Amino acid sequence: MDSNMAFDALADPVRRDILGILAAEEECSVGAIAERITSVGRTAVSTHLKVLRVAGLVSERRDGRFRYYSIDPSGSARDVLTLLHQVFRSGLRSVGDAVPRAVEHERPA
Amino acid sequence: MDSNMAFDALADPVRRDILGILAAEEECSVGAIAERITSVGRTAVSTHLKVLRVAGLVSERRDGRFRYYSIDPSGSARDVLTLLHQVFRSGLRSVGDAVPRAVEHERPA
DNA sequence: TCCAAGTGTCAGCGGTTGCTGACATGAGCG
DNA sequence: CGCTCATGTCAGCAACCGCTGACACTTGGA
Repeated sequence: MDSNMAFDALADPVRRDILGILAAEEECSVGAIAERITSVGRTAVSTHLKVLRVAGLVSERRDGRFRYYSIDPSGSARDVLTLLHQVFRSGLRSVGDAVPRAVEHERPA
Repeated sequence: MDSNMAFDALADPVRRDILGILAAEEECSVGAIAERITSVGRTAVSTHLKVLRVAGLVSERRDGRFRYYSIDPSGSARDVLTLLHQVFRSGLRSVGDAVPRAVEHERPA
C-alpha cells in the first residue's frame, strides 16, 4: 500500500508546484527548483523533494555536488491513477479517452 | 483551482475508505457508512463526508431524515485525473489503456 | 403535540506537519 | 589540504488537522 504516501505527497500545493516544474523541465537540480519556488525556502524544497522521492513520485540522479530530480512515471503514480480510475470509473471514460490523445500533440520542451 | 481541495480530501485514508464504500454501494446513508468505518466514530464520518462534498468528489441527496451520498464522477475528480495525467504523462499510456479495460470485468457487487 | 431517529455543528484536546536557521556532509577546485 | 558550493538533516516553534462528546436541528410517526 505504497499509494498512501503518494496521496499524502500529492496533497501539498508546494509539492504539486515542484511536480509541475519537473514535468516541464524534464530534470532539475534542487537549487534550480528552489529558485522557482518563491513561497518557501531551499530547506523546505529539499524536504519536499524527499517526501516526493520516498513516495515514489520522483527519482533522483546524483552527479557531483548536484542532485537532479525528475518525474518518475513508473512509480506509485500508476497506483494512484489506477485507484482513482476504479473509484470514479463512471463518467471518466471521456477523460481516459481525451487525455492520452491530448498528450500526443504535446511539445516535449 | 478547485482541485486543491480535492487533492487535500483524497489525502486522508478514512476518506478514501469512504470513497471505496461509495464506489461499491452506489449510494449510502451516513449511518450505513459509519457502520462500516470502524476506525472512527459517526461524527468524524460526517465531517469527512462534508469535506468530500465541498471538494466536489461526492454528491448528496436528501430524503426525509436520511442523507444519501454517492460518488460524483463529473466533479473535481476530472480535474485531479487530468492534472495527474499531464504531470505523469510519459509511461502512463498503458494505464490509460489498461484501466478502462480492466473496469469491464469488474463485478458490480 | 411530543418523542425518537438521522445527521450536522461546535469546543476542546492531542498529534502531526511545515517552515526556518544553524549545522553536517560530501564533492570539486586552487 | 583548505575553501567553497550544493544539498541533507535537525531542533524548535507555530499552525493546522482529526477525533470525540455534547448539543442543535429536522423529519417522521404515535
